[in-house]
Amino acid sequence: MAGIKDVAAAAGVSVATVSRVLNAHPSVSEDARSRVLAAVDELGYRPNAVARSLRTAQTRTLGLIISDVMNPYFTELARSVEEEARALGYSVIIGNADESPKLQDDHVRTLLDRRIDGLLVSPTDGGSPQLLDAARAGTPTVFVDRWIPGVDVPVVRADGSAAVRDLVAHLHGLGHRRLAIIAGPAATTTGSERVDAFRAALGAYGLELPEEYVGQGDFQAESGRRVTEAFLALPEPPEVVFAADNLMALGALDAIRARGLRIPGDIALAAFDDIPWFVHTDPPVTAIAQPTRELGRAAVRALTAVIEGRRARSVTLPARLVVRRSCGEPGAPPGTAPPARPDQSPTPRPRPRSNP
Amino acid sequence: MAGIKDVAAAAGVSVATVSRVLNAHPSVSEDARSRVLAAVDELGYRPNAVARSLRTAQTRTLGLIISDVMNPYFTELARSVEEEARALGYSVIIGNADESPKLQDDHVRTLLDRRIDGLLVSPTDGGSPQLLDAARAGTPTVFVDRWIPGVDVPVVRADGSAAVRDLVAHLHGLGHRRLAIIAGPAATTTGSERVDAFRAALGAYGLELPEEYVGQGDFQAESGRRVTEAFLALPEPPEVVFAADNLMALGALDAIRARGLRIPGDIALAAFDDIPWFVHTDPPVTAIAQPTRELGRAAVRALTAVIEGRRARSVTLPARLVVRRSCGEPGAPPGTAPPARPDQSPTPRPRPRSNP
DNA sequence: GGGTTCCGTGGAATCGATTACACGGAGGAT
DNA sequence: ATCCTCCGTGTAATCGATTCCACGGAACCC
Repeated sequence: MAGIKDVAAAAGVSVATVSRVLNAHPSVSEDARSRVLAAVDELGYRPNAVARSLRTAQTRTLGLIISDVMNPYFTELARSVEEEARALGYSVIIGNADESPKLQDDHVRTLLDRRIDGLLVSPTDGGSPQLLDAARAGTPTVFVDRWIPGVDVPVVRADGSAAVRDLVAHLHGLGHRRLAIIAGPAATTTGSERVDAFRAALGAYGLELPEEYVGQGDFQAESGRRVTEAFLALPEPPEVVFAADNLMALGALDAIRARGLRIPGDIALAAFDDIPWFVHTDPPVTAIAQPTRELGRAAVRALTAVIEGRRARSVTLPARLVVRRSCGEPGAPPGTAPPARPDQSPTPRPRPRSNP
Repeated sequence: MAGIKDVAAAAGVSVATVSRVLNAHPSVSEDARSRVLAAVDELGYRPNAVARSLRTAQTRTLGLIISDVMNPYFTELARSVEEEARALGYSVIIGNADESPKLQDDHVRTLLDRRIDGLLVSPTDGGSPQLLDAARAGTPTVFVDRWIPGVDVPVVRADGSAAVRDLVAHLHGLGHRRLAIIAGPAATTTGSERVDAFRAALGAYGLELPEEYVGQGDFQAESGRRVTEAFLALPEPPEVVFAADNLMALGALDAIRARGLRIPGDIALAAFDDIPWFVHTDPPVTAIAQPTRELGRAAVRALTAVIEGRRARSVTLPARLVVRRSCGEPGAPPGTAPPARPDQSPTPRPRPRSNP
């Protein structure tokens, strides 16, 4: 493959001049520039990014570590991260930690060896050693979705508390009083925050969240099924099951169907994380939608800011409630599922965004 | 960050010796080795992969270009590719072509600039210029899932024809005679092959595949919906809709529901590509499952073989039919759907699962 | 007209590793 | 004892770019 020397020779200039042309350095004569460009074109020359990286000490590569690639939420996040990064001239190496701190550390190490310019992480746990080291050692790092308290790193995430309040209001308005939640791992921020928000929202309606209505899940479908089965076996089963992520909601759906119960007739179901599939289930699932695309973009922008030495602030974007049919139908159809449906209902709570 | 020179200094040896220790070169004294190792440990030294790549002309990085990351099939493929690659000491840079040849070329160019060791591609079309150039120029390349006829590159894919025959047998046994297919883009091999296999299988039962029973989709959900609506508007609508990929099946599901029809009572549905979600829909969807994990692993192994100069052969793995309930319940269930579920029901439709 | 400034350019150092080659010393063969 | 062969090690070249510095010549200023 042709190198910069070949181009220099072909154009009758030095390698320095070729480099200057390629990097749009001002002091190059028009004549030299055109000869270089012609040579580049003729030889089909493409600069070697590896050599460039060695010299400039930047790879224009970002590392993205997510906890579960098979989860549609993270897939979408990864997609938007890659898109935004590409727009900014960065490539992305994705590492799938599979909810394992060990694997996560493995990925951090590899990425650091490859001298990525920055690290985007949705941490699996409270702080694996490599990750903490990297962050403290000054590797540009940004947390996305989940974060680790006490680590001074910008966080890009969605705040679901308002949406959870809207959800509880919606459920309460439908007459539901016994609400249960399938929680995520307590070691993750998203795991605990969602339970807290739910409990707080219930409190505003004078409702309790008893211990037996808090099931411990692990963000995987199977745990949703298990927890839901336990709920249904209770002497007084809940009227609503709220799953703290989409996969657990799926498990819940299965468990409910396996019991021969109908949704929302016999029991209502709602989920945190909205995904395209929830439109296609029967019934469509009411969910709290995170602005996933925007999260990905904001995360990349924050990270590149840190990389370029600008100080980046944390970003918190609001999640919003998307009412479908899995919790029951109010007097006037509230849904927002399929494409263009006029949402304005004459009844109270025209758009679920306020808090009581 | 500490470099190899620092290690050499700390251990009182030359950089050559340090390098030899790190690369397990035989001729290093036990004494020197231990001193180097100690120094490495103390300084927390990690070799700079960029410098190493420049010198050795290999990056131990693979490029993976897929046509749609949001499609669960490709997500799973990407996951298994990354896993196998990691096991072999490679990192993976994923590019999402989004079914656009232009974007695909863009990714090829970037990856080549980064001097990846090999390219794994599921081509979006019949041959975008950059991709063809790369393959012909000798960049180690392997096609996965889809391929480009006439290009001499190993192909790792699943053969669905036997499974399609099984499916048609299954449908025929259930009494269905009017079978329609939602096809993928003709420019992709998977798009045309599946239609061909379907037509051939029908032929074996003396059935035709009339023109109006072949809908043109694009592997996206919306096209599945559109095509299915057209099918249902036909004077004589099909009894079965077979979608050539999972997303289009989803669209079909929607269209059928929107018409108020029941599956499989009013119309049957089957899909190519099995995904976890098909277990959770109502009813669970009969599908043709590709050995996705194995495809990913085989693709990586083939690619690394080419990289290391060994000659790699193409691999074709069989897909298999997974019978669920979206086509009707046969007298004796042939299927192999969920783990260990005694599916044999004496009476039809034992559990309340239909919708009014 | 002479000195200063600026511009375009090339030579060479540099990034951090790997590795060919040379070299000194130990051990074996004769 | 002499020579040859290895073995362990260090010196320096190398990979392909970027960039500091120096230099020659043109333009500009009094």
